[in-house]
Amino acid sequence: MCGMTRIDLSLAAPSCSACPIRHRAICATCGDDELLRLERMKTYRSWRVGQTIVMEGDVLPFVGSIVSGCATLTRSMEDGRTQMVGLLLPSDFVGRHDRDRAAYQIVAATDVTFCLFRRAEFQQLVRDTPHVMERLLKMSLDELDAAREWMMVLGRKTAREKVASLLVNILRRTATDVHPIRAELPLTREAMAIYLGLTIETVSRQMTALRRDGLIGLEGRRGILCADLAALQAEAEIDAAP
Amino acid sequence: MCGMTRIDLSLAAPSCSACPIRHRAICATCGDDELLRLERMKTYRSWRVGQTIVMEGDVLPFVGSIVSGCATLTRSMEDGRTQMVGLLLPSDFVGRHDRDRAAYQIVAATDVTFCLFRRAEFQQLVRDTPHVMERLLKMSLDELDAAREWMMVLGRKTAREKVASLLVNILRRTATDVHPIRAELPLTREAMAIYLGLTIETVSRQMTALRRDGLIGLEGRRGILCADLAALQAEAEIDAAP
DNA sequence: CAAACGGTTTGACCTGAATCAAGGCGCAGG
DNA sequence: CCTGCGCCTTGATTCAGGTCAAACCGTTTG
Repeated sequence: MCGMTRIDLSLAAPSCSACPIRHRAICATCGDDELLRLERMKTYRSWRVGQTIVMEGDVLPFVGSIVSGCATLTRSMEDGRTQMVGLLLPSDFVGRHDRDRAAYQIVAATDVTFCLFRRAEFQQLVRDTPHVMERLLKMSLDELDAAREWMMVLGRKTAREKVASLLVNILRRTATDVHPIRAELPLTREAMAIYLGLTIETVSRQMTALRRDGLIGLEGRRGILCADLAALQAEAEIDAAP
Repeated sequence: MCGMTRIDLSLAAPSCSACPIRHRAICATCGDDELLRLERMKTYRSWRVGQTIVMEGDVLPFVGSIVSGCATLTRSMEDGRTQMVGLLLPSDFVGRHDRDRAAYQIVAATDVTFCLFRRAEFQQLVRDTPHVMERLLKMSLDELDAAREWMMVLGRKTAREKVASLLVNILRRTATDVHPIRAELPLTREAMAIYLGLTIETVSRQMTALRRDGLIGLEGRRGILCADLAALQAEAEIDAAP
């Protein structure tokens, strides 16, 4: 898929207590004892931007959490039409504990590091530890809510609203809190198009239009600025009449 | 919302062991002892077609399963644009055990009967009974997969493919197995449009086109026939060149 | 039986986003 | 320094599905 270095680093994983996603990931509700058990089970592994982590239908022998970077879940039709169905950011959980095949293609959108557990071991942990199962349930229900919000975007919003919605999401989740708010888009224009059910050209035009209208600033290809997040949020709900 | 009878019947609920959804709903993995506990907790309640069961943001003091009929989950924007985000058929679970407000409007698409549990009691059951929690987790993950499939439909399929996809789904889930396969649509054209991110007129035109092309038959407003489900399935993936 | 009504179909026209087609810009390699 | 390559932007044109409008059909109501 790409000619770059294929060295998938299996790192000596750092201590859970120092982990940046310790309080947001699947392990958030674990006590020190369970953290030790996780410590023994886990492996860190990284992929380079653009690498395919698994293909649709392939065996996925592990589950885990994103520690850093960004990955995408996509589904494709035979004729090549592709839709993103999940955007994985740090602390998000990947894989089903009860299935060993991936229902979606997973691709590294940036360099990305996962904290992985072999499925069988993880499944045992889930069964031994009800509050881990409850945590997994809560995270799954939150993802379901996010998927449904996204269905509203795909089904009913205009191109301008779609792009504004995505930018608000990313700004909310990754922005620094200086003003104007600033974030680095983890996605190319193509990935944004696949996320939003649009073409690359339409995404580009809408980005230009939002900048022209003073709602966002662009810094190079990936940087976005926003002085008034509420105004951008409003664009995500009501298509502005110019 | 409608001038019809508002009598919401609270029925003496029939025995779980005779329940039509006994082996598919949240209770599927329960043994006889747990079934007794459920028996004591449950209430049956029915709504008439068109009635609103809860509004977006309202308190929903119960969770439960659909026993018969069909209900829809929808979300609306301020200007009235509406998108369906869930279609509830018998055995589907409704509500979050850990939240007391509805994130979506729930409306009876046909006369509908639920088997309900008060949230607090159900939450206690979930915490006492790991395999019930695991069942809930599995059902939630299946719903998440369904939502993602639906995102593909909303984001990338043509109107013809969208309508064919919906018909295949309904035929798969509710058809009798005589030939030609026959099902009663639980949805009006408007509900189909809200499901598919289309207008009522486009849905109607595509239904007519599928009939003209010999892929389906129509019996009155709600009945559909399909002699060749595989052919209809193919229409759901590749927009036919005429 | 006529009238009203809700859901549905059909037609004519319009428009927002897709498609097709050039370029532009920043960067890596020769 | 030029060349090629990814990625992005911009412009011209097309078309699928939306909008607006009218009529149809089965059922209920007066």
